[in-house]
Amino acid sequence: MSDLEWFFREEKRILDMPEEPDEDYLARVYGYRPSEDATVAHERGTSEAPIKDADRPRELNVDMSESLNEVQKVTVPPEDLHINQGMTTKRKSSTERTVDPSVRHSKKRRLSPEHKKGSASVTLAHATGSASDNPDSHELHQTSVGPPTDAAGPQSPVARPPIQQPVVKETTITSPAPDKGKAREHEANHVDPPLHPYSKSTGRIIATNNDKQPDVPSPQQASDDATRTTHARYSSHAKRTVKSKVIEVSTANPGPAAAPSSSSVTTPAAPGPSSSKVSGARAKKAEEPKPKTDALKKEKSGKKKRELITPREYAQRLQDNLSEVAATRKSRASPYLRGKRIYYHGGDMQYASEETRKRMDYIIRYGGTVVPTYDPEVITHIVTTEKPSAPAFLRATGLRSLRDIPNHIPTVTWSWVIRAPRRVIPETPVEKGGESTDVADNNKGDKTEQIEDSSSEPTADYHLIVHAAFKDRLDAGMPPPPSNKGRSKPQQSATSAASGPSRPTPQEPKSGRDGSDTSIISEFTVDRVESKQSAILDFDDSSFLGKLAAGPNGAGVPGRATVTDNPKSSLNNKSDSTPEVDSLAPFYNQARAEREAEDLRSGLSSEEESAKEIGNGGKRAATHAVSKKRVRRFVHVFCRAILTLIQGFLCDSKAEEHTACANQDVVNKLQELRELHKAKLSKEDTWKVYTYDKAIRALRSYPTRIRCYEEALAIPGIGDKTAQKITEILQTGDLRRIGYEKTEDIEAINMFQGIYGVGRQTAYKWYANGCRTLDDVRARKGGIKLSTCQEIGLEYYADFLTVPYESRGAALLYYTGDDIFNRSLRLKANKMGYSLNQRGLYQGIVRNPSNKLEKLNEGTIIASETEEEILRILGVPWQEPHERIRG
DNA sequence: GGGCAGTACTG
DNA sequence: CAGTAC
DNA sequence: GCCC
Repeated sequence: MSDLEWFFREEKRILDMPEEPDEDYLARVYGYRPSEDATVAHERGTSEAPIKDADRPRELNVDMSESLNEVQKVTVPPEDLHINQGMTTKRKSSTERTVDPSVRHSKKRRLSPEHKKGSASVTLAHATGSASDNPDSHELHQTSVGPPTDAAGPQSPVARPPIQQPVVKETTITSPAPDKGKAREHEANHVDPPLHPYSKSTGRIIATNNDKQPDVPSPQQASDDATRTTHARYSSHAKRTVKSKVIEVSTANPGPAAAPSSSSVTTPAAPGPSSSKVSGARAKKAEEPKPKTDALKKEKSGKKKRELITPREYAQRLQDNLSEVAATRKSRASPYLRGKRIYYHGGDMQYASEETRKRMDYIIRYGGTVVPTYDPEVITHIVTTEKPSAPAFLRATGLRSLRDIPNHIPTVTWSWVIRAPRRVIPETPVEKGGESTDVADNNKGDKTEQIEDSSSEPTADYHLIVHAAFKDRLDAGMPPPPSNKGRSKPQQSATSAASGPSRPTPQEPKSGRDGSDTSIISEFTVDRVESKQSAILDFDDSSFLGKLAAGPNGAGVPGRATVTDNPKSSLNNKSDSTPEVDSLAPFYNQARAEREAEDLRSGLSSEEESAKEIGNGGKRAATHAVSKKRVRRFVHVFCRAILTLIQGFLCDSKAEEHTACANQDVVNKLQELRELHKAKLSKEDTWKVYTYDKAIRALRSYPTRIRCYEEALAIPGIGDKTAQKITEILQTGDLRRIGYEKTEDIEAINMFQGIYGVGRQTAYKWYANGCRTLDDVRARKGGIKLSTCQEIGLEYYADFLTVPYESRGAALLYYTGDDIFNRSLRLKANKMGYSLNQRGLYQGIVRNPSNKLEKLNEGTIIASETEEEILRILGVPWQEPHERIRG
């Protein structure tokens, strides 16, 4: 939370920053004076002596023989290509096992050079020659580029204010000379917040030449939807074992994400959703003071003119017309909002905006009730826009503080509403195991009911994100600190909770259909301890716990029984005192069972002990009262213990399909962030990447949708910060941090890193030397040097990035065959009246008789997606890639 | 506060 | 051996 | 950034 707040503050600060920061401003904010830096820059500038492109001989005037040798080798097995990379022995350590290659291979590359050998030999020699030409250029650049460490690394916000003067540019980027590594590290230490989100934006390097980034998809973005990955296994040469080939091809449409980022230094926000979000938020803020105009504007833009009406009036009207609306609703929508009496807050509070109306309509359409005014006695939910303004909300509701919102009333954002129905569906798969081990009939009953009723009853996670709208209310429903009165919750909660003993999770709409939903609320309301239970019991349902507890079968079920009974008893029996005692009780049983199981598996870890400890602590506390912290801790430890159990060691299980994942969206975001850190040089970032890797891996293999902060935190490898980020993603669907980190330089560097054999150091160096695009690199702009390996990597980078998915077959063919094979294949195709290129096999191409190269029409593509298809048409028997060598 | 995998290649 | 890369 |  504090992290988030910090970001918000930072965001504001940056946004408030003048375009061209003046010295005073910088001095004030950073305690820094540009003039100083300029001096430094100047000093350094002397040694800079930019190596002009023209000055350097680029062509292969050197011993091609040697390089060709390399090439020859390359031509056979890929390993030889990796000459200078340490990856020969193994790709990763056992722990890192290839559980999800996509993490590591999330970049576009990893072209196993094997496939390209044929053609590689052609291009290679040239490259090698040039590379060896400038033995000294390397040194030169290092010194010239590496800034005095005290001046600031790219990471140091303090020392890296936004400087736009070209002079400084080169110096602003740090390509730490080897010997300066230490100093850099040191310096990195006083970057106060682990990572200054604006370090980049404020201090980032400005392109010397304004080469606009071409539309080269940046690695990370292509990695997701826009890309498909074809993993094909090809056996290679005799002694070589099977190697995996990964060709990543992008779909024809790079997608919006590929849009180049804006270059403005003062708008750190990256392109895409994040930026729009930010600005959206800002716009909203600005909107508040002068709602009228905005409303008018909005209305104007709307197609038909509507009378101005306040949200309240609109809601009222809906209410009044309920019956007729309901009638229309029946036909099409499932009433999953039935029983929910929603107070909607958002947008323009003076006049209902288009959006507001739509949303209200939506609520009605799906069976909910729109309550015009905030009335805690009536409403069951508060729904807000994605980023509600607390002050505005308070104004509208007349509340003094967000704390005045009763805990039993969830405050959720609109996305919660629209995601609710979807959430239900995919969540069901896990239940099976639970059933098998679990005995509870009523439970089963619930399930069936839940299923048939799935449209109307969201699953548990639904409740656990409940107070998402206002971060300040995240603790709502948490076990109240020792004081006991929080317990005297709304009557309904007690009743409903009691009514649904079958299941602690709020699934059951059992009782009154209409009032049913209140049970959910009450469930959540009773206190957080219980809601925690819900979460955990959900695990239970999800089978793993059940399975684990199978041994003490009696015990396994009891766990549930206890739990189930528990809320009831606590509510019924003890109107006030120490209800928490019981709420924790089920955990003990479970924990014990877990521990036993754990012992059995000898996978014992310290978790066990802490779990025990906590358990005892919990017990102790039970006699008094359970502190919030303790409960949290307990939940944390407990969840983790379970995870340890169910997951075991990574090496115990095969690599899972890294396809669908319950938290895929979160994974994607984290991965994106990981990539951004990967582009940075500091040790700190290095470790962050390491950590993100672990976290992502853990998240991937996590079986169910994460529901709350604590749940995330419980996952080994996910700590406070990451859990917060996850929470943010869950709640907002976005991670602001990404926007802050994603800057031009980072993206360029990332792109360079996409080249096989290029890591962050090299990428940085290139950038520092003025390279911004792959073409720059090809042109050896700034006098950069490329190793043989990098040459090849570069050669094929674009190819692999730009092969449209549909063309993968043809592309594979193209890349796996050697020169001769390809030529012959194409020749045959031509003879047969087709035309083959790397995009596909075409038919009906008419060429100009006098100029064969000139196509008179495009022809029609008849095959491209698979190699088999193409070969079949051409009447060529299938051949493994290694069999396609003719040269 | 310190560790965070292990190994190979380049220069 | 340090730096770099995977 | 996480964990011990």
